[in-house]
Amino acid sequence: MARSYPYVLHVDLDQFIAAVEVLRHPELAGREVVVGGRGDPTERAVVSTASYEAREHGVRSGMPLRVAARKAPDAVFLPVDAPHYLEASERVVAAVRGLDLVVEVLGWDEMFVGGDTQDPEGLAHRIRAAVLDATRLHCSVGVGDTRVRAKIATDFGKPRGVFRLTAENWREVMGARPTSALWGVGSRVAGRLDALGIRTVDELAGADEADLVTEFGPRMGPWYASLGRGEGSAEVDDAPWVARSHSRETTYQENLTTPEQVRDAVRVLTAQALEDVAREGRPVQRVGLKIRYAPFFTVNRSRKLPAATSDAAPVHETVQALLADHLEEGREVRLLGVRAEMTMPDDGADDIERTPVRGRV
DNA sequence: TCTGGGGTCCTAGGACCC
DNA sequence: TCTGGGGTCCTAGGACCC
Repeated sequence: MARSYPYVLHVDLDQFIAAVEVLRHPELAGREVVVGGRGDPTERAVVSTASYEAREHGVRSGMPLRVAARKAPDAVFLPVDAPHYLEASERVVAAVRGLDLVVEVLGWDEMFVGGDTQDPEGLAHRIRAAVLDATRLHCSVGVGDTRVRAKIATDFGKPRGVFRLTAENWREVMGARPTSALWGVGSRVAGRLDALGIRTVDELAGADEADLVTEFGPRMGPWYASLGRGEGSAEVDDAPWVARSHSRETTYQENLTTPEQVRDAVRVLTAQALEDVAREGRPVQRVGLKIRYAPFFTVNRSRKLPAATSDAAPVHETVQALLADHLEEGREVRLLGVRAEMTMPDDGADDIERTPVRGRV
């Protein structure tokens, strides 16, 4: 059930993936640890998480492993082990739910928690202790009077801390910061805001909403305006997330050069995506195909199926048809991806109220 | 430096219909 | 003959986040 709370707490694990790896490789404690790809820094892959020690050398998430290896030559490189992290994540969530709290899971390493209390810092410290006790993992907690403020607060608490960000100190803490410090404002939007003369959070908060609507449209305009003020929902919803789609994509270590290679690879990816869909038990209604040609030019194409289906055959057929219609032969292919979009459980009554940005801010 | 993989949502334009 | 306005569906592309 979703309801609003006086306080929203945002719990975020500290260097989650690296910390989980150190737990099962205790000899790595205190060392530079970089997790990414298959753990081979000579391959095409990027950093998923770096330990704080590795970050001191400038290693960051999203950085190519080759670059990370140059910056931190003594680092230990480990492969990504998603099932292991998911299992650790579930133990963290269970520990927090064990305190009889409402938890909304956002990803492997973060969650919102309903704060029905006048002592949110006390609650935050109880959460930190419970997570540490159950999993030996450290986390930081942001306390806010909206989801946005709680989310942003967490970074100020890291590592192993608690920070409160509410209407009371929003301007003092955030006002002078660039708009890109806001959750949901990336470099592109920050650039467009800059062109409107809006550079800081304060300037965004005071901006003319009509200007923002002109620039960003009827939904995103007002959304950015409220973001500048830190305003928004204070709801926490513990209903399990219902996936809209599943996808599989692969960057090939060596570019694919023939149409046969590409067709076979697309078939494999489609089958993998369908495995994930089968676990959801809902039919596929649309498929997407992603082709990244060398050196780095990406095309996305999608097509609705003639009818929603749980059979593999028509899905394969539609994906292969998309490929046949759009593949530019003679161009080397660096990456392929296949996405399967499912029907929603209550499709037909599609007037569910959504909030921009991942629908869960 | 050379750029992963898995997701979500918004916007805009064209087709088509009334 | 030249012309409207609104609504919905589909697709492409963009942006953001972890």
